[in-house]
Amino acid sequence: MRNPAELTDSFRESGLRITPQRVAVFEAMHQSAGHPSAESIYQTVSAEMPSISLRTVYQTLNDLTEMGEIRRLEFGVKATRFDPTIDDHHHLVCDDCGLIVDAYIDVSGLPLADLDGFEAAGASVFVTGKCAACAAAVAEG
Amino acid sequence: MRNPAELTDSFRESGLRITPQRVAVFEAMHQSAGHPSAESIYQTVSAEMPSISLRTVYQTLNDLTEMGEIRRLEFGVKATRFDPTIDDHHHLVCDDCGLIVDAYIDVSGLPLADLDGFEAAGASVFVTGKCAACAAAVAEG
DNA sequence: TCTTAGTTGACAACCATTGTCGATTGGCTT
DNA sequence: AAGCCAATCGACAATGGTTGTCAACTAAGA
Repeated sequence: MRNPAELTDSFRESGLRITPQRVAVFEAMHQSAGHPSAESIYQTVSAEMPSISLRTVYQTLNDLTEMGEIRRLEFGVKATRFDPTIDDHHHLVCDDCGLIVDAYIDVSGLPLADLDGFEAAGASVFVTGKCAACAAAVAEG
Repeated sequence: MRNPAELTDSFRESGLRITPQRVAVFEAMHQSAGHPSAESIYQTVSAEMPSISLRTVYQTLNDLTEMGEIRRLEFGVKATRFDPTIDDHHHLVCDDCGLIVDAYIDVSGLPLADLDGFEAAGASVFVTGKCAACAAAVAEG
Protein backbone atom coordinates (compact mmCIF):
# COMPACT_ATOMS: atom_id res chain seq x y z
CA MET A 1 0.00 0.00 0.00
CA ARG A 2 1.04 3.60 -0.36
CA ASN A 3 1.93 5.79 2.53
CA PRO A 4 -0.66 7.70 4.55
CA ALA A 5 0.08 10.97 2.77
CA GLU A 6 -0.60 9.41 -0.60
CA LEU A 7 -3.74 7.75 0.67
CA THR A 8 -4.88 11.11 1.93
CA ASP A 9 -4.56 12.53 -1.55
CA SER A 10 -6.27 9.53 -3.00
CA PHE A 11 -9.21 9.88 -0.65
CA ARG A 12 -9.50 13.55 -1.38
CA GLU A 13 -9.51 12.89 -5.09
CA SER A 14 -12.32 10.44 -4.58
CA GLY A 15 -14.29 13.12 -2.81
CA LEU A 16 -13.83 11.54 0.57
CA ARG A 17 -12.98 13.67 3.55
CA ILE A 18 -9.85 13.30 5.55
CA THR A 19 -10.71 12.54 9.14
CA PRO A 20 -8.39 11.70 12.02
CA GLN A 21 -10.02 8.28 12.18
CA ARG A 22 -9.20 7.51 8.60
CA VAL A 23 -5.67 8.75 8.94
CA ALA A 24 -5.23 6.63 12.05
CA VAL A 25 -6.33 3.55 10.14
CA PHE A 26 -3.99 4.47 7.28
CA GLU A 27 -1.10 4.65 9.68
CA ALA A 28 -1.95 1.51 11.58
CA MET A 29 -2.24 -0.36 8.34
CA HIS A 30 0.94 1.16 6.97
CA GLN A 31 3.00 0.35 10.03
CA SER A 32 1.65 -3.14 10.26
CA ALA A 33 4.22 -5.61 9.08
CA GLY A 34 1.89 -8.53 8.71
CA HIS A 35 -1.66 -9.19 7.65
CA PRO A 36 -3.81 -7.70 10.35
CA SER A 37 -7.45 -8.39 10.92
CA ALA A 38 -9.95 -5.58 11.30
CA GLU A 39 -10.05 -6.28 15.00
CA SER A 40 -6.30 -5.99 15.27
CA ILE A 41 -6.27 -2.64 13.50
CA TYR A 42 -9.03 -1.56 15.81
CA GLN A 43 -6.92 -2.48 18.82
CA THR A 44 -3.96 -0.54 17.52
CA VAL A 45 -5.90 2.57 16.68
CA SER A 46 -7.91 2.44 19.89
CA ALA A 47 -4.73 2.83 21.91
CA GLU A 48 -4.29 6.34 20.56
CA MET A 49 -7.90 7.13 19.78
CA PRO A 50 -10.14 5.36 22.27
CA SER A 51 -13.31 6.84 20.85
CA ILE A 52 -12.99 5.27 17.44
CA SER A 53 -15.60 2.69 16.66
CA LEU A 54 -15.03 -0.74 15.18
CA ARG A 55 -17.61 0.19 12.60
CA THR A 56 -15.45 3.02 11.30
CA VAL A 57 -12.41 0.77 11.10
CA TYR A 58 -14.33 -1.69 8.99
CA GLN A 59 -15.63 1.09 6.84
CA THR A 60 -12.22 2.57 6.20
CA LEU A 61 -10.66 -0.80 5.47
CA ASN A 62 -13.43 -1.47 3.00
CA ASP A 63 -12.85 1.89 1.40
CA LEU A 64 -9.18 1.10 1.02
CA THR A 65 -10.03 -2.26 -0.44
CA GLU A 66 -12.43 -0.78 -2.96
CA MET A 67 -9.81 1.71 -4.00
CA GLY A 68 -7.36 -1.10 -4.52
CA GLU A 69 -4.92 0.14 -1.90
CA ILE A 70 -5.08 -3.03 0.14
CA ARG A 71 -6.37 -6.52 -0.42
CA ARG A 72 -8.57 -8.89 1.46
CA LEU A 73 -6.97 -12.20 2.16
CA GLU A 74 -9.84 -14.62 2.00
CA PHE A 75 -11.08 -17.61 0.18
CA GLY A 76 -14.02 -15.89 -1.39
CA VAL A 77 -16.71 -18.38 -0.55
CA LYS A 78 -18.28 -17.70 2.80
CA ALA A 79 -19.39 -21.17 3.83
CA THR A 80 -16.93 -23.98 4.33
CA ARG A 81 -16.92 -26.43 1.48
CA PHE A 82 -16.22 -30.07 2.03
CA ASP A 83 -14.01 -31.77 -0.47
CA PRO A 84 -14.58 -35.48 -1.07
CA THR A 85 -11.19 -35.73 -2.71
CA ILE A 86 -8.25 -35.82 -0.37
CA ASP A 87 -5.45 -36.57 -2.76
CA ASP A 88 -3.07 -33.86 -3.77
CA HIS A 89 -4.98 -31.54 -6.02
CA HIS A 90 -5.84 -27.90 -6.42
CA HIS A 91 -8.82 -25.75 -7.20
CA LEU A 92 -10.18 -23.51 -9.86
CA VAL A 93 -12.54 -20.93 -8.44
CA CYS A 94 -14.86 -19.09 -10.79
CA ASP A 95 -14.98 -15.40 -9.99
CA ASP A 96 -18.48 -15.11 -11.44
CA CYS A 97 -20.51 -18.05 -10.21
CA GLY A 98 -18.35 -19.37 -7.41
CA LEU A 99 -18.01 -22.80 -8.95
CA ILE A 100 -15.10 -24.80 -7.61
CA VAL A 101 -13.46 -27.36 -9.83
CA ASP A 102 -10.71 -29.78 -8.99
CA ALA A 103 -7.52 -29.43 -10.95
CA TYR A 104 -4.47 -31.58 -10.98
CA ILE A 105 -1.70 -29.06 -11.38
CA ASP A 106 1.91 -30.02 -11.23
CA VAL A 107 3.46 -27.83 -8.56
CA SER A 108 6.82 -29.52 -8.58
CA GLY A 109 8.16 -26.55 -10.49
CA LEU A 110 7.39 -24.11 -7.69
CA PRO A 111 10.51 -22.78 -6.01
CA LEU A 112 9.75 -23.63 -2.40
CA ALA A 113 13.28 -24.20 -1.23
CA ASP A 114 14.50 -20.83 -0.10
CA LEU A 115 11.71 -19.38 2.02
CA ASP A 116 13.68 -17.79 4.85
CA GLY A 117 13.42 -20.67 7.24
CA PHE A 118 9.81 -21.46 6.54
CA GLU A 119 9.48 -25.22 6.26
CA ALA A 120 7.06 -25.86 3.46
CA ALA A 121 4.85 -28.88 3.95
CA GLY A 122 2.63 -28.37 0.96
CA ALA A 123 1.27 -25.84 -1.43
CA SER A 124 -2.33 -25.10 -2.29
CA VAL A 125 -2.97 -23.36 -5.54
CA PHE A 126 -6.21 -21.51 -6.11
CA VAL A 127 -6.61 -20.51 -9.69
CA THR A 128 -9.09 -17.71 -10.17
CA GLY A 129 -10.78 -16.85 -13.40
CA LYS A 130 -13.89 -17.84 -15.29
CA CYS A 131 -15.30 -21.30 -15.62
CA ALA A 132 -16.20 -22.54 -19.10
CA ALA A 133 -19.88 -21.71 -18.67
CA CYS A 134 -19.31 -18.18 -17.44
CA ALA A 135 -16.67 -17.56 -20.09
CA ALA A 136 -19.17 -18.62 -22.74
CA ALA A 137 -21.84 -16.37 -21.25
CA VAL A 138 -19.49 -13.42 -21.45
CA ALA A 139 -18.60 -14.25 -25.05
CA GLU A 140 -22.26 -14.21 -26.00
CA GLY A 141 -22.74 -10.87 -24.36
CA MET B 1 -13.18 -40.18 -0.28
CA ARG B 2 -13.92 -43.86 -0.01
CA ASN B 3 -17.28 -45.36 -0.74
CA PRO B 4 -20.04 -45.56 1.87
CA ALA B 5 -19.37 -49.23 2.60
CA GLU B 6 -15.75 -48.52 3.40
CA LEU B 7 -16.69 -45.55 5.51
CA THR B 8 -19.09 -47.77 7.39
CA ASP B 9 -16.25 -50.12 8.25
CA SER B 10 -14.07 -47.22 9.18
CA PHE B 11 -16.67 -45.80 11.54
CA ARG B 12 -17.22 -49.18 13.12
CA GLU B 13 -13.51 -49.61 13.68
CA SER B 14 -13.45 -46.26 15.41
CA GLY B 15 -16.18 -47.42 17.74
CA LEU B 16 -18.79 -45.25 16.10
CA ARG B 17 -22.22 -46.65 15.40
CA ILE B 18 -23.69 -46.91 11.96
CA THR B 19 -26.89 -44.94 11.76
CA PRO B 20 -29.11 -44.25 8.77
CA GLN B 21 -28.30 -40.57 9.14
CA ARG B 22 -24.58 -41.15 8.90
CA VAL B 23 -24.98 -43.46 5.94
CA ALA B 24 -27.17 -40.88 4.22
CA VAL B 25 -24.47 -38.26 4.66
CA PHE B 26 -21.86 -40.72 3.37
CA GLU B 27 -23.91 -41.27 0.26
CA ALA B 28 -24.75 -37.65 -0.33
CA MET B 29 -21.11 -36.76 -0.01
CA HIS B 30 -20.02 -39.65 -2.19
CA GLN B 31 -22.44 -38.85 -4.98
CA SER B 32 -21.62 -35.18 -4.87
CA ALA B 33 -19.50 -34.22 -7.81
CA GLY B 34 -18.39 -30.88 -6.49
CA HIS B 35 -17.51 -29.30 -3.21
CA PRO B 36 -20.73 -29.11 -1.28
CA SER B 37 -21.37 -27.00 1.74
CA ALA B 38 -22.88 -28.48 4.87
CA GLU B 39 -26.14 -26.83 4.01
CA SER B 40 -26.14 -28.37 0.56
CA ILE B 41 -25.57 -31.84 1.96
CA TYR B 42 -28.37 -31.17 4.39
CA GLN B 43 -30.69 -30.29 1.54
CA THR B 44 -29.82 -33.44 -0.34
CA VAL B 45 -30.25 -35.75 2.62
CA SER B 46 -33.41 -34.02 3.77
CA ALA B 47 -35.13 -34.95 0.54
CA GLU B 48 -34.98 -38.61 1.52
CA MET B 49 -34.86 -38.21 5.28
CA PRO B 50 -36.83 -35.13 6.27
CA SER B 51 -36.28 -35.67 9.96
CA ILE B 52 -32.51 -35.33 9.86
CA SER B 53 -31.18 -32.28 11.61
CA LEU B 54 -28.60 -29.86 10.31
CA ARG B 55 -26.74 -30.47 13.53
CA THR B 56 -26.26 -34.13 12.69
CA VAL B 57 -25.03 -33.31 9.21
CA TYR B 58 -22.40 -31.00 10.62
CA GLN B 59 -21.44 -33.61 13.18
CA THR B 60 -21.00 -36.32 10.60
CA LEU B 61 -19.05 -34.10 8.23
CA ASN B 62 -16.77 -33.17 11.09
CA ASP B 63 -16.32 -36.83 11.96
CA LEU B 64 -15.37 -37.55 8.38
CA THR B 65 -12.95 -34.65 8.39
CA GLU B 66 -11.29 -35.79 11.60
CA MET B 67 -10.89 -39.25 10.17
CA GLY B 68 -9.24 -37.78 7.10
CA GLU B 69 -11.88 -39.06 4.70
CA ILE B 70 -12.79 -35.61 3.44
CA ARG B 71 -11.24 -32.21 3.64
CA ARG B 72 -12.43 -28.79 4.55
CA LEU B 73 -11.78 -26.24 1.88
CA GLU B 74 -10.99 -23.13 3.81
CA PHE B 75 -8.32 -20.62 4.38
CA GLY B 76 -7.66 -21.65 7.93
CA VAL B 77 -7.93 -18.25 9.53
CA LYS B 78 -11.47 -17.36 10.46
CA ALA B 79 -11.36 -13.59 10.22
CA THR B 80 -10.52 -11.75 7.04
CA ARG B 81 -6.99 -10.45 6.96
CA PHE B 82 -6.11 -7.26 5.18
CA ASP B 83 -2.98 -7.27 3.12
CA PRO B 84 -1.11 -3.98 2.73
CA THR B 85 0.78 -5.40 -0.21
CA ILE B 86 -1.12 -5.53 -3.46
CA ASP B 87 1.55 -6.56 -5.88
CA ASP B 88 1.67 -10.08 -7.17
CA HIS B 89 2.77 -12.23 -4.31
CA HIS B 90 1.77 -15.30 -2.38
CA HIS B 91 1.53 -16.45 1.21
CA LEU B 92 3.15 -18.78 3.64
CA VAL B 93 0.74 -19.84 6.35
CA CYS B 94 2.11 -21.41 9.51
CA ASP B 95 0.06 -24.41 10.57
CA ASP B 96 1.05 -23.91 14.19
CA CYS B 97 0.77 -20.24 15.00
CA GLY B 98 -1.25 -18.95 12.05
CA LEU B 99 1.42 -16.47 11.01
CA ILE B 100 1.08 -15.29 7.46
CA VAL B 101 4.18 -14.25 5.59
CA ASP B 102 4.47 -12.76 2.14
CA ALA B 103 6.42 -14.78 -0.38
CA TYR B 104 7.43 -13.92 -3.89
CA ILE B 105 7.11 -17.21 -5.65
CA ASP B 106 7.57 -17.56 -9.35
CA VAL B 107 4.43 -19.23 -10.63
CA SER B 108 5.28 -18.92 -14.29
CA GLY B 109 6.09 -22.61 -14.29
CA LEU B 110 2.58 -23.63 -13.35
CA PRO B 111 0.77 -25.41 -16.18
CA LEU B 112 -2.37 -23.31 -16.38
CA ALA B 113 -3.00 -23.67 -20.07
CA ASP B 114 -5.14 -26.76 -20.39
CA LEU B 115 -7.82 -26.45 -17.74
CA ASP B 116 -10.86 -27.73 -19.62
CA GLY B 117 -12.14 -24.35 -20.73
CA PHE B 118 -11.48 -22.59 -17.47
CA GLU B 119 -9.96 -19.22 -18.24
CA ALA B 120 -7.29 -18.64 -15.65
CA ALA B 121 -6.89 -15.02 -14.60
CA GLY B 122 -4.45 -15.59 -11.81
CA ALA B 123 -3.15 -18.08 -9.33
CA SER B 124 -2.85 -17.76 -5.59
CA VAL B 125 -0.44 -20.05 -3.88
CA PHE B 126 -0.78 -20.77 -0.19
CA VAL B 127 2.20 -22.61 1.14
CA THR B 128 1.47 -24.41 4.38
CA GLY B 129 4.07 -25.59 6.82
CA LYS B 130 5.93 -24.21 9.79
CA CYS B 131 7.35 -20.76 10.16
CA ALA B 132 10.95 -20.40 11.28
CA ALA B 133 9.99 -19.75 14.90
CA CYS B 134 7.65 -22.73 15.17
CA ALA B 135 10.11 -24.98 13.38
CA ALA B 136 12.77 -23.97 15.90
CA ALA B 137 10.38 -24.62 18.78
CA VAL B 138 9.75 -28.12 17.50
CA ALA B 139 13.46 -28.75 17.09
CA GLU B 140 14.08 -27.85 20.72
CA GLY B 141 11.39 -30.21 21.84
C1' DT C 1 -32.45 -57.70 26.14
C1' DC C 2 -30.07 -53.84 27.70
C1' DT C 3 -26.63 -50.35 27.76
C1' DT C 4 -25.58 -46.16 25.93
C1' DA C 5 -24.32 -43.74 21.69
C1' DG C 6 -26.74 -41.10 18.63
C1' DT C 7 -30.46 -38.10 17.14
C1' DT C 8 -33.91 -34.67 17.49
C1' DG C 9 -35.85 -30.25 18.48
C1' DA C 10 -35.78 -26.13 20.09
C1' DC C 11 -33.03 -23.30 21.61
C1' DA C 12 -29.12 -19.91 22.74
C1' DA C 13 -24.60 -18.35 21.67
C1' DC C 14 -20.69 -17.61 19.10
C1' DC C 15 -17.89 -14.70 15.80
C1' DA C 16 -17.03 -11.57 12.07
C1' DT C 17 -19.31 -8.36 9.63
C1' DT C 18 -22.81 -5.20 8.11
C1' DG C 19 -27.16 -2.42 8.62
C1' DT C 20 -29.65 1.20 10.96
C1' DC C 21 -30.82 5.38 13.03
C1' DG C 22 -30.69 9.55 15.49
C1' DA C 23 -27.65 12.83 17.24
C1' DT C 24 -23.47 15.13 16.92
C1' DT C 25 -19.04 16.52 15.16
C1' DG C 26 -16.03 18.57 12.19
C1' DG C 27 -13.95 18.73 7.00
C1' DC C 28 -13.92 21.52 3.54
C1' DT C 29 -15.86 24.65 0.22
C1' DT C 30 -17.54 29.23 -0.37
C1' DA D 1 -15.99 32.79 9.42
C1' DA D 2 -20.08 30.39 8.09
C1' DG D 3 -22.62 26.70 6.81
C1' DC D 4 -23.53 22.37 4.42
C1' DC D 5 -23.29 17.74 4.75
C1' DA D 6 -20.09 13.83 5.03
C1' DA D 7 -18.50 11.27 8.65
C1' DT D 8 -18.54 9.42 13.10
C1' DC D 9 -20.40 7.59 17.34
C1' DG D 10 -23.12 4.79 20.21
C1' DA D 11 -26.02 1.53 20.86
C1' DC D 12 -28.12 -1.55 18.93
C1' DA D 13 -30.15 -5.47 15.94
C1' DA D 14 -29.32 -8.73 12.36
C1' DT D 15 -26.93 -11.54 9.32
C1' DG D 16 -24.92 -16.33 8.22
C1' DG D 17 -22.30 -20.22 9.36
C1' DT D 18 -21.29 -23.04 12.96
C1' DT D 19 -21.23 -25.01 17.50
C1' DG D 20 -23.00 -25.73 22.39
C1' DT D 21 -26.65 -27.39 25.30
C1' DC D 22 -30.07 -30.09 27.32
C1' DA D 23 -33.79 -33.10 27.98
C1' DA D 24 -36.32 -36.67 25.79
C1' DC D 25 -36.42 -40.20 22.73
C1' DT D 26 -34.65 -43.86 19.43
C1' DA D 27 -32.15 -47.45 18.05
C1' DA D 28 -27.22 -49.83 17.26
C1' DG D 29 -24.73 -53.38 18.66
C1' DA D 30 -22.81 -56.34 22.45
